[in-house]
Amino acid sequence: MSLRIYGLLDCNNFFASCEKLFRPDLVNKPVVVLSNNDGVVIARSPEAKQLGIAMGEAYFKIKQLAESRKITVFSSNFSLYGNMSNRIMQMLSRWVPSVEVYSIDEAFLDFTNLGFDSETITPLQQEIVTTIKKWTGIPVSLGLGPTMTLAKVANDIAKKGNGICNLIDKEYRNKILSQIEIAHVWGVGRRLTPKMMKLGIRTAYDLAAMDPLWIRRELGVLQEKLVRELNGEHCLDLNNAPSPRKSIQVSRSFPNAIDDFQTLAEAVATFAAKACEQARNDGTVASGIYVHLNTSRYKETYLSESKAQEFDPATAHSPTVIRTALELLKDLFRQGVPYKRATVILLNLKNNTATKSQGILFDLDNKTQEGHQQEERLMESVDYINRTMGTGKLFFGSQGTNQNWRGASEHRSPKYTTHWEELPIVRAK
DNA sequence: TCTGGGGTCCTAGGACCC
DNA sequence: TCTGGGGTCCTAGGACCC
Repeated sequence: MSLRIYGLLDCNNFFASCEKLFRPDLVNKPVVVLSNNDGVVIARSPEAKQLGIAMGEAYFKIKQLAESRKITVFSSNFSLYGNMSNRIMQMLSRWVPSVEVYSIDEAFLDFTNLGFDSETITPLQQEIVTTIKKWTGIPVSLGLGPTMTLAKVANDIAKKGNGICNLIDKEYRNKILSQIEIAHVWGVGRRLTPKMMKLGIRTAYDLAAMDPLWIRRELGVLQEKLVRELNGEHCLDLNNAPSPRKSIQVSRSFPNAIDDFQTLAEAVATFAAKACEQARNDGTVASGIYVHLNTSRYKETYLSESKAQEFDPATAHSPTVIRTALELLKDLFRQGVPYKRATVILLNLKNNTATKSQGILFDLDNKTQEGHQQEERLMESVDYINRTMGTGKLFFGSQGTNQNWRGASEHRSPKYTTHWEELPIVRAK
């Protein structure tokens, strides 16, 4: 049996690091990135962390501090982050064949069967971290362990230190695990933390010492695996060929609550169109749609309602989906309610080719077949125009032109890497 | 004043079947 | 009279992740 070695690579303060890339004037300066509508802080550079700015803090609360301490503030710029993420993820395959992109700023790596042991892998680990920083400018950390869970723990330690940490051998493991609070263990969230504390489990070390079968009875099968993984027993594996998305969700919070049907309808139509575009891009069609509305969670009159509708046959045809979404919205909408957020979800996505053959299977009459082909051709043209002329150039009437539901994004940096018009300009003096 | 957005998986319970 | 006991499928809600 060869030694299992998993790695977790994580980009440090990713969004803030991306913003710093094209702003050499911000080296060693505090930077924060804000959520949609410039609502709350979603990323902080180390310098901003040092100034005491917390994750999730409302922007208005730190605005004063940001000005007085010269913190540079950015609205989120996901075109930039997504593009930088792709570059880094693509680099990884030059060192290791098995990569699972886990999130926009994280990837699991599988070094098993490549002939390394816990010592001989260190130079490679260092090389990966150094090269990514050198080639992309993004600082990263790489933790190693015999299971994915332990690689994750190792990454936490690496981030706080010099960017690498190795928990493959048992020796240091116990010492490290006893320093990790249970709430910070991968897979232990808000609800599970108090339950674990009640059972006397305060650190990752405590959890590792539990009887896995007892934990299974008390907390469930996922937590049993967690115990085993913390002990170096491999239960989780990389998902090398990620299954296609099963649902596509588009949602936004509105900066100001909306009580007017027309504005809400424009937002919902826009979300539906965006979801369809994504589905077509993935080559999938939806078997159903779900529209959800809710008011502010922080008011006593909190309201959260939704309605779903099936599609038969499954579709990614924007006009059909928008029409259905608006019908559902009509049913849901109540006069005088201040809606704070809307969500559209395409459900049960299937491969588009599968549906095509199904059509033949059921022997759709010629007219229906032809109608389908026309719908698909129309959508292809719309997508082509938007791809080549720029996102959102062509849109549906029901999406409206006011976009009153959109919030502020006053501090957005240019789309340096994805839009010709926004390319950075360098001058040699 | 503000409170992100986009996913996945598991579990419990109901309906239904033999 | 008795109302078993095992199985599947589906859905809603909960919990987690970043």
